[in-house]
Amino acid sequence: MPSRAIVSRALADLFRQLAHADRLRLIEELRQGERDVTTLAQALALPTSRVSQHLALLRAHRLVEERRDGRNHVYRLAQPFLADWILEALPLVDVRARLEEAEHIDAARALWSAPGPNSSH
Amino acid sequence: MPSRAIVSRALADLFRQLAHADRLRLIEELRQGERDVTTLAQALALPTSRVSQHLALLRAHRLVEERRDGRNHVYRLAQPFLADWILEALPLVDVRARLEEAEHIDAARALWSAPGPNSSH
DNA sequence: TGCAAATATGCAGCATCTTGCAAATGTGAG
DNA sequence: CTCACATTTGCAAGATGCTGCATATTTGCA
Repeated sequence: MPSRAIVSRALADLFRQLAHADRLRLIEELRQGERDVTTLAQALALPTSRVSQHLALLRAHRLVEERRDGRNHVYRLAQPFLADWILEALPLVDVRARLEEAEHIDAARALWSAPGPNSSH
Repeated sequence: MPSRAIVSRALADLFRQLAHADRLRLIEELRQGERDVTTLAQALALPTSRVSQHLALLRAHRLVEERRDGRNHVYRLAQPFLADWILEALPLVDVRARLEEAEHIDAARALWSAPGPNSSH
């Protein structure tokens, strides 16, 4: 009865595709509707080649679908439920600690970039 | 406003922990209640050292919690919702194709292991 | 104390993923 | 047909993850 192991592998494959911040952000963008590669690349501030590679991965796993419009390739979520389901995971993740940590970093950076009169300490 | 990127990274970290069939099966086992390492290792047919490593990872990300009982270490899900949420992903994954593929493999294996009278072909 | 069971940890080889860049392909406009 | 734009693909180096095995560490018991 290897079905348990097979299902686990299938799920693990899915999770591996989602285990990358850029790809998650792509899915989040596509949640708002169809987008072409250049638009996505601008939104994420990434080179189009990288975005294209990520999209190829997601497409290979049937998470997104593609259609051509003129010389653009327009992508959309194959199953919009995917994006909803991902957001359901937010309570599982310790976002608060990370945001606070980022704010500390921002604060530290602000101190560095705007040194006071007696910056010699 | 890097909060979007931060949340994406946090989610990606979570997905990375879940992107391994053994760890998913561990979570599935723990869904049914507390288990010690040896029991888990037997259930998954894995060496205890491997199970221990997986559990250490999951524990580092606060997905499981540990308690000692005699000389055993008993693990439990930190947030039982995790297991439910994972199962919600099943419709997103093409399990059917994989199961059929596995059945084809089984069928092929059966043909090989039980060769007919004219097996030379 | 000393032994054995239960877990955990360290490490090296291997596999996989990521990244940046260059080059190739495809496609509409003139 | 040719050009320019949009997208994809190929590749090598570096980073990260996995596996198997050996060795610690911890704890209960005699």
